[in-house]
Amino acid sequence: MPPPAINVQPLDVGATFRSRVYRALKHAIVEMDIYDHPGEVRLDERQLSDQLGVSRTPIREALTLLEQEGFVRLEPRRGIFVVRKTKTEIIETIVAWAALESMAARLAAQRASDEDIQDLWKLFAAFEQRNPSEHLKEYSDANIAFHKAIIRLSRAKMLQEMTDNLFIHIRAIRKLTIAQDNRVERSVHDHHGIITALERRDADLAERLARDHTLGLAQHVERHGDFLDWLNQLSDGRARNDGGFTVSLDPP
Amino acid sequence: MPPPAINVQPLDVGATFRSRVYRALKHAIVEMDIYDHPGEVRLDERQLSDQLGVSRTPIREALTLLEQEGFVRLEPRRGIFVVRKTKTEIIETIVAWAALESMAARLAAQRASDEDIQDLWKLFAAFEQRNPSEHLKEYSDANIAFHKAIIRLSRAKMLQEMTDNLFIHIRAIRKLTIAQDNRVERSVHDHHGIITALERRDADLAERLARDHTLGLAQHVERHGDFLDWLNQLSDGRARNDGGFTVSLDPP
DNA sequence: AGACGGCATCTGGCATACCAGATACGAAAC
DNA sequence: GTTTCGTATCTGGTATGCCAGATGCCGTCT
Repeated sequence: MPPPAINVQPLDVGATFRSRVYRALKHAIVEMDIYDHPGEVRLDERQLSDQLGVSRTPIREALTLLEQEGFVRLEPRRGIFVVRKTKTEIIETIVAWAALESMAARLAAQRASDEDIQDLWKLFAAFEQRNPSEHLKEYSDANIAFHKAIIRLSRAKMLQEMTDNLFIHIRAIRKLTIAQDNRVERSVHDHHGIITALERRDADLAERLARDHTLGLAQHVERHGDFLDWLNQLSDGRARNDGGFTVSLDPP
Repeated sequence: MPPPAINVQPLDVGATFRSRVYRALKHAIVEMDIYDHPGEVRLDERQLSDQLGVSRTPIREALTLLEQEGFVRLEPRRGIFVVRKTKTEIIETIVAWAALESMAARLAAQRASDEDIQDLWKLFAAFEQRNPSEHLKEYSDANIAFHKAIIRLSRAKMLQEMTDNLFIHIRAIRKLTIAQDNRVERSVHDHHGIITALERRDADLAERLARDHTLGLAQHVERHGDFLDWLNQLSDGRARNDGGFTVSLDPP
């Protein structure tokens, strides 16, 4: 009998400051509901350095990443600004999302297991007796879970990575994506159709329904999203909204 | 009559070292045909600092970007390695490309001007009399131009940005994308069909043809791309291929 | 001869200092 | 009072140095 080898967990040394700062900033930006408050939000490297307790170097590297992902804009010797996407940019983001998710639906119809497809029903089981319109927060969560599940069932890691970031941008305007028109009812209907198409392994239908469902959101924003551009107009210097931005390493 | 104001060009101060290093490294990595040479390619921050004549700081920030885009892998205290994508990753990249380009074709059918669509024919006019198989290099260029044109005609800036990076990854295996089977002939046929669908403003058909055309490439890689994974196996320490990597600021 | 372990060295992560362009403010000129 | 211009200050970009983990060489022990 071999000696009882002690069980040691591998140390979490892989988390560099840069990656932790990156997650912290991304989390803080997403949580601040930038589309609810006018005025430009400005970040300061040295201030962040104080708040987070690390030097500017890893902060700059994290900001470099966030700039490429479209969350902030770095203006040399001017400042760092949280980006508010224009109406057109948001529509294009939704269109790109529709393209990737409809492809994911196509793959899911071909590859997903029967169990995984059946599990999709469970996401909305809680709303069969209750009116989704009266539980918008929970329904919104289930909605997001549904779309992420479609991507996951495609078993294409790259589609998942590419859509994750798009999701974050779209999630920022989630107040616009629900609670208007009869979008909730239509959403329930569309999801029903997509799951049914997956069950029947009808790749073409699943792809088309997924595409049209998300493009419907794009049309909705096209019609009701003009306020998104208004927010960027109100950038008078006085409205510099940099007070409410707080951040800490290792957010929840 | 106002005094003749002297005409001065705006200074190119917008190009930071970071962005120049980023472009230089990206260009160097793409140009080195990593899929033609086995063994891992390793980069050294200090060596690059010497070659490029800038300090490590902008180089590190550029490398951070390249890591996120999947071109290099940073291993703390171990090294910086040029990434060779696996067969599965390349297939998934092509699938994502197919998703975005087919959506672009749909939009192009709705938005593109008649002139722009007609111009697509011109890209292949030079090959009507000559056999494309005997001018593979030129045909490959025209092929790329065609796909980029489809994206451009969609007038969706975000689709363009997202596909640009995917293109680079796929371009690295371009030797696999042509000169096999009767892919060239099928390519001519497919392109013909796509342009015709655009002319008829048939969005559904254009989308489907564009998707199937690119997914055909994915299937081709699926069948003949096993060697891509072999390359990653040959990573014995002796094969460290770091000699041939040269880079300079402001590549052509 | 093989295995272990100490030590020199390499390398990416991080902290810090300095630089120059941009900005804000106020004094001076009109 | 308005405009102009110099200057102090702010801020991101860059250069540099130190740190610790990883690696590899080599001597020592068995």
